[in-house]
Parts: sequence; C-alpha cells; structure tokens
Amino acid sequence: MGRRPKEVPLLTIDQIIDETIACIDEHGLEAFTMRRLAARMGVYSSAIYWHVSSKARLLALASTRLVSKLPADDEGTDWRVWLLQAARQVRGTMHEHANFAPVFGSQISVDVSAAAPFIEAVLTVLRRTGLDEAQVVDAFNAYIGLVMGWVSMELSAEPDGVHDEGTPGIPLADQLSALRANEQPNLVELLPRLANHAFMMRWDSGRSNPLDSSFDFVIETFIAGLELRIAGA
Amino acid sequence: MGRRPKEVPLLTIDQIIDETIACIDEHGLEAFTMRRLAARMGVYSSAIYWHVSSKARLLALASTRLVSKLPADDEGTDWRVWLLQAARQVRGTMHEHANFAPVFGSQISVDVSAAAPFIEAVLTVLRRTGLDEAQVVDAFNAYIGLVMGWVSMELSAEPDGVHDEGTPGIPLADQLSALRANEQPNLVELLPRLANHAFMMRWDSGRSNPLDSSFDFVIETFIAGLELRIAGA
DNA sequence: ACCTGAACACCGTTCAAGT
DNA sequence: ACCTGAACACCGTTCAAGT
Repeated sequence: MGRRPKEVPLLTIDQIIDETIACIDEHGLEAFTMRRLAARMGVYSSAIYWHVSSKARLLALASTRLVSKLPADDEGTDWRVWLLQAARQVRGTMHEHANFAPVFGSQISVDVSAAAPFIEAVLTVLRRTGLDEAQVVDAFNAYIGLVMGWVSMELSAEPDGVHDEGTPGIPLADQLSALRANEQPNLVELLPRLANHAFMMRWDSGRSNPLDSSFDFVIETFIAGLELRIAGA
Repeated sequence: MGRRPKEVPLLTIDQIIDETIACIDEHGLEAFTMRRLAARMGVYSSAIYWHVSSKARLLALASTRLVSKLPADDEGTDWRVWLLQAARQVRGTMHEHANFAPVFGSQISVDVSAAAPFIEAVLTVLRRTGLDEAQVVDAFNAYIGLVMGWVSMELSAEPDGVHDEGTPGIPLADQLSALRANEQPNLVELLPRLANHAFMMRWDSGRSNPLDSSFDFVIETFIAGLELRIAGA
C-alpha cells in the first residue's frame, strides 16, 4: 500500500510556495527575501534553489497558485450577472493577497493550465452575449485588464522613504490644502470628497481604504456599455 | 547681471531625474541601480545621496515628472471626445516610457502640483456630464484606474528566468497547444485569435505587441456605459 | 536526492574626509 | 556646498562538500 520513503525531505515545492505566499502576505513583497523564506522554513537559503531555479520563478509559481483560485464556475447565469459577480470575486481574492498586487498587475504570463478554467468561464459567458469572435477577444482583454488592472492600482502602496524626512505631518494632505481655487476650481471644490478617496490623491492604500463604490461604478458602467454595444450590433 | 557661481556643481536634481528616466527607458527598471546611475553621470553613487534621500524617492520624483506630461487641456470639448482622446494620450505617454509601467501602476501618490492640471481637466469634463458630486468622484476613479491600470497590465513584462531552463521552444505556446478541446472548448476554438493577443496568454509584452483594438474596446465601452448612466439619471 | 556552509558578485546606504 | 572613497549590512545565486 503505497511507497515508504526512506528519508522524508525537509522541503516540498508546494510547501515552499505556501510559505512564499504567507511570507509576502505578512511582510510585503519588498521584505520578501530568499534568506528570509529559508529562515522561516528552518533551512539554508541555498536549499531552496534545489527545488526552484530563481526568485523570479518562485514568484511566478506563487502567483499561478493564486490565479488558480479565481472563479471558474459558469452555470448558465446571465452574462451581466456573471461578469459583475466574477469581477467582485477577483477583487476579493486580490484583496486577500494585497501585497501580491504588483506581481498580479505586472506579470505577463501565468501557467495556462492554472488559469484555463477561469479563462474558459469568461469566454463562455462572453460568447453568450452574441459578440463575434474578434469582439469576444477584445471584450476578454477589456474585462480582464479592467478588473485586474483597476484593482492592482487600488491596492498600490507606497514604498517606505519616498517622503523627505523634513516635511512634517501628512505631506499629501498638506499639498492638497495648499491648492488654490483660481487654478483648479473643480479640484478644490471637490476636495473634501476627493482627499484620500481618489487616485493620485490618496495616502492610504486600498488595503485599509478600499474604493468600493468606485469599483462598482467602473464595472457596472462597463457592463452597461457592453449591453449597449450588443444591442446596437 | 545675475549671480556668478564660484563652483558649478556636477549634479542637479533635474539632471538626476532626467538620467534616471533615460536609464530606465534604456535598460529597464530591474537593471536600474544607484551605482549604474552614478557611473552614467561620472560620479560616485554616494554623490547622488546628497541630492536625493533614497532610491524610492528618486523613482517617485521620476514618475512625478512623467505625470506632469499628461494632457491638461480642456477646451470645452464634448466630454465623450475628450475622455477618449485623453485616454489615448495617457496610453501614448505610458508606452513611451513602458519600463516605468510598474511604478505608474503601483505607486499610490504623486506630487499633487504636478498632477493637478490633469486631475482638474478630468474633473471639469466629468462635471460637464451632469453627474452629481459623489458620482463625479466615482467616475474619476473609474476612469483613472481603468486607463492607467489597463495600460500598465498591457505593458507588463516578464522578468528574466521565470521559465525552467529545461523546457525547449516557447513554453507558453506549447502549453496552449496542449489544451484539450473537451475541457476548454471555447478557449481551444478561439486559440488562434487568443494566442499572444490576450491577457494571460501572451509571451510578448504590449511594448512590442500592443493591444490597440482591445484598448479601444474597453474605453469606448466605458464611455458608452457612462452615456447610458447619464441618460438614465 | 537533498541539504549544508561558505563564498562571489553584487546591492542601497552611510559617513568620515576632502575641497 | 558638494563630492570622494571606503565601508557596512545586506542581497541573489553558485558550488563544493556532506549524507
């Protein structure tokens, strides 16, 4: 009944990936180090290189694992409903691993077998709209780039030390209050609503300061536009 | 007439920022090093630290400079036209400095004074739609996150060494052709259109392989949806 | 097969010292 | 004020050596 291994290895690829995700979740991408990962697993950093060829490869494997958690169900739901719900699920998964956002948002390829169920579900739903093949491809790119790109911007964080040490208080808030109404009237008038709640004018990341209503706005508007485009075709 | 400096300094903050952008444009973000920047300017790396407090701060300054090149004109154009054209201009600027995409897409705040003209223009145009104040803020976030997030995904690149050295040929293309039609029928059927032209299924970055029609699709669809939302309100 | 332990070639950053 | 030159505390990665 099964094999009996003489010597149980200390490390497994799956454990390494698990610990990579946990380590980044806890301490952030910048603090993620092969030496730190090794220490956490009670091993020399060189031991990891026996299982995985490089740090870049390890990050790719970790993001592949996260991609495999994306929604893959498609139960003949109305395409509008599915696209909305799936977008929220994708956002939820990304928020759960917010420190991974830069990898999610700037990694060109993942393991296709891990992403295939999600991709297939999106394509299936998009075909249900009646768009032709070329438009389905564009709609796919539009949707994926919109959801993942938008959320990865929402989750963007500030690396330490970008502010000069001399400036006291919250620098960005000070900058905002220094704007003059005669030069940027709309910005100044809307400032109470914009400050820390709009892109380029936030100091807290989407991790602690999520932009829920704006995400709903963008995805709902996109779906409405899709509906219009289909009706017109 | 004017002051006569006794000793002309070798370095200026503006020159440092210029060279930073040039260096990253030429060799990429990963290859950008304080030592490399210093060497290019004929100086010791420690000399740079007299002018700027850290590498992170320098990257923030560089991205601020790029942000200041975003469109700021608003000549009473129809809001649909303006939002479309501005989106294309933003994309154009990002493509010109494609190696900066990760910074663009994941940096939470920029210098507000540099971004203010662009922000003001977007807000002005959005108010012209007739949306109320709360919706203008959401529409602003929707638009900015859509354009910048989408394009930064388009420009994402693959760091070196993410593929195992053993695999021959183009790995992703091989993976795609290995997919079975009974598990992912839509993916397989659309494969000729998807391969290297869709997110998660590309091996060439948007730098060399731009996704023009998909960008048009997403921004036009969003604007159409916005129109519908306004008409309905 | 799988891990140790040391080593190499780099980093960002600091700091005394020069001018 | 502005830069040199060396140094510190790290990195990712390699490799002989152990078991």
